[in-house]
This record gives sequence, C-alpha cells and structure tokens, in this order.
Amino acid sequence: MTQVRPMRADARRNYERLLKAAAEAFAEHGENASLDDIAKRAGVGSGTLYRHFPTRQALLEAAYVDRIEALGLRADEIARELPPGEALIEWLYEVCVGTIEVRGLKTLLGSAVTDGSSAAVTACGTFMKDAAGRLVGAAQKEGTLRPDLEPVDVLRLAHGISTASELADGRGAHIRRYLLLLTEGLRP
Amino acid sequence: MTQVRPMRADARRNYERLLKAAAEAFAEHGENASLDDIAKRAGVGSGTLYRHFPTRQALLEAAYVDRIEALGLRADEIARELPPGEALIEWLYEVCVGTIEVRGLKTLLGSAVTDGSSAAVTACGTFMKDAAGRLVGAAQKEGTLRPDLEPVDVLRLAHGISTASELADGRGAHIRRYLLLLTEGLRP
DNA sequence: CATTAAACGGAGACAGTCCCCGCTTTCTGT
DNA sequence: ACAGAAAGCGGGGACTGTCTCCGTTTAATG
Repeated sequence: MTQVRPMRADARRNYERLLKAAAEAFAEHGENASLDDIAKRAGVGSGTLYRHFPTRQALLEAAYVDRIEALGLRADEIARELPPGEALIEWLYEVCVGTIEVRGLKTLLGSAVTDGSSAAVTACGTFMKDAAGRLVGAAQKEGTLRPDLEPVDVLRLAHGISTASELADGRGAHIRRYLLLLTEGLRP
Repeated sequence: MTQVRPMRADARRNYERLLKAAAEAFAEHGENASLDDIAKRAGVGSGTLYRHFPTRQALLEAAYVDRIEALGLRADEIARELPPGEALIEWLYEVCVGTIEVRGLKTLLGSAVTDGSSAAVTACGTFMKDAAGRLVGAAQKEGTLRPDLEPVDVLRLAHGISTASELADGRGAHIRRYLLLLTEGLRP
C-alpha cells in the first residue's frame, strides 16, 4: 500500500499543504469549493493538485479521513459507556451530526456506502462498516435490533436521516427526533 | 396569479419550447444539464431562457409541475383503494420511485419541503404537503400512524429513504424494504 | 558535484453561467 | 392597413471553474 520509493521532500510538503488548504476551503465553501482556488491557497500550481488528487472525491477523502477515523474510534468508546442498543443510536446520532456540521463529509460518507465506488473510497467505507458492524452485532446479540439488518443498511438509513434533517432546517436540530422515529417506527 | 396582460404569442411559444427541451435534457443528463444547451435545443437564445426562468430551480420546477400534480392526484386515488395506513405507505413508495426514476424531480421535491424556499417552489411544496396531509390525517384518525407526525415530516423522511435507496444501488430496488424498516422501526 | 528522474507550475483549451443591449416582432389605435 | 410603442429576442462576451500539457526546476543518489 505504501509507496515503494518514499515521497520526495517537496512532494510531501505540497501534499500536506494541499490537504490543509482543502480542509479549510471545504469547510468554508462546501464540497464544491474551487479546486484551483485550493491550489492557490496552498501556494502550488493547479497541476500539482491534480497530480496528487486526480478527482475532487480523492481530495475530499484525504482531507477528511481523520474525521472518519475519529468516528470509528468513537464507536468503541460509546460501546463501553452504553448498552448495545442505545450505543448504536448514540453513535448514529454523532455520525449524523458530523455529516451536517462538516460540509463535505456527507458526500464522502455517502459514496463510502455506495456499491461500486473507487478503491480509495472503499477503504473509508470499510472502516465505517466495520465500526458499524461491531455496534450492530452487539445490539442484535442483545436482541434490541432486527437480526436481518446489515451494517451498511444502518449507515445508509442514517445518511437518509441526515438528509431529512438537513431539509428541515439546515442544522441538526431534527436529527434526534427523526432518528427516534426510525428506531421506533411510524406506528403509534 | 395570471399575467395582467396575456403573454405575447412568441413569448408563449418559446416558453413551451423551453419547457419541452428542459424536460428532455434533465431526463437525459440529470439536474445539472447545461442551460445553454437547453436553450439551443429549444432553438432560442440563452437570454430568452434566463428571462423566462431566472434560476435553474425555476426551470426545474416548471418542467416537472405536472409530475408533482400527478403525484398529488395519485394520493387520492390510492386513498380510495386501500385502508388509510397502507395507502400512505403505498403513496410514499410511489413518491420515492418517482424521485429516483426521474432525475431532477428529487432536487425539486427536496427544496419543496425545505424551510425558507422561494415563493414559486413553495407552491409545489404546498401541493405536496396538502396531498400528504390528507393521507396522514386519515391514517392518524384510524390509529395506524403516530399522532405527533406532521405531513412535512413524513415527506422529509420519505426523501431520506430515497437517498438511502439511491446509495444502495442507484435504482429503486431497496425502497420497499427501507420504507418498511421506517414504518416498523429497527427493533425486532 | 553531475546526473537523472521525479515533481512543479501555470498557460491555455474547454465548458458552463449569466448579463447586456442593439435588433426584431407583436400588439394597439386609428 | 399601417405606424409607433413596447415587449421580447438572441447571441456575443465577460467571467468562473476544470483539467491537461510540457518546458523548467529541484531533490535524491553515487
């Protein structure tokens, strides 16, 4: 996975700069921030940007992997604090909040749970699916979650909840309620 | 609501042509189809397009109002065929299928249930909310739907289900199942 | 150092959005 | 029927963003 030959010093430096600039720009202007502008912020030519990150997706992913890893770790942390059923819901809540607060993370997580994505994005997806899998498995074992649910289903539904909440107010104010409706069902 | 002075004949003609071209283009290339290209297809200058439809949203709406009206009518049709609880679900299913099959309709319906949209989009939204309101009210009266649900909540959640299904396979194959999970809840 | 291959950068081709304003067409009153 | 007014047309062009190509620079290596 790692490069055979280590990266050249200037390449590594530019890579880091781009990442920093990208995170800033995405946070500021959303996932459609101008790529040439990101290159400019980083003080490199646009060619350099496109060499390191061939697609917007690739850059988006690289800029937010740490966030995703944090979410994955958070899963186990929560699992230690709460009973399995509640832990899953709480984690999904945090995932939803993340996708709404950090503009750009949503797109990335979305394609991470999409069938037939690129290899790079798949790595992200696997990480999330594994984290979800642990919580889902525990809740199912406990008997508080339907046994026919796959981790990826849960992630996709959470993504749907994010979307619904976003429609409601652009902030995350409705996440808790919509997540509750999902877990409890729409019947009285 | 109608113009004080009726539209000039050429204006009306161009308006219709644009609408037809737009529906084609959106269906073919998705909601981001080139607007200048739509103008070209319609055989008018781009200035004419932008005069009639100041924003992409406006054009999108105009091109798909009939679809939305059809969905609204479908609500009452289904209400006559099925008991209230089932009718709501079936209608939501058809709404979801529509948003996935007809590229562009999803964005429109999305902004129709968003707080703080333009007046024009609001008209669309009101129509859908009214239709949903009738089904939701009936189901609540029957006792098969939580009484604390607003029609707009249901529409937003349906939108979320569409998003989740889209992630799954790009087609609508998962809609039924995800809709069932929403109505039944995630518990066993 | 000298060599060499990796990496850089930014000009420029291309595509999309949207406005501006001189020209054309329709409508109106006589 | 026709002249004048006003509504409407259209496409040129400014602007922004994407992405590639290739001559130049720079780090690594013996």
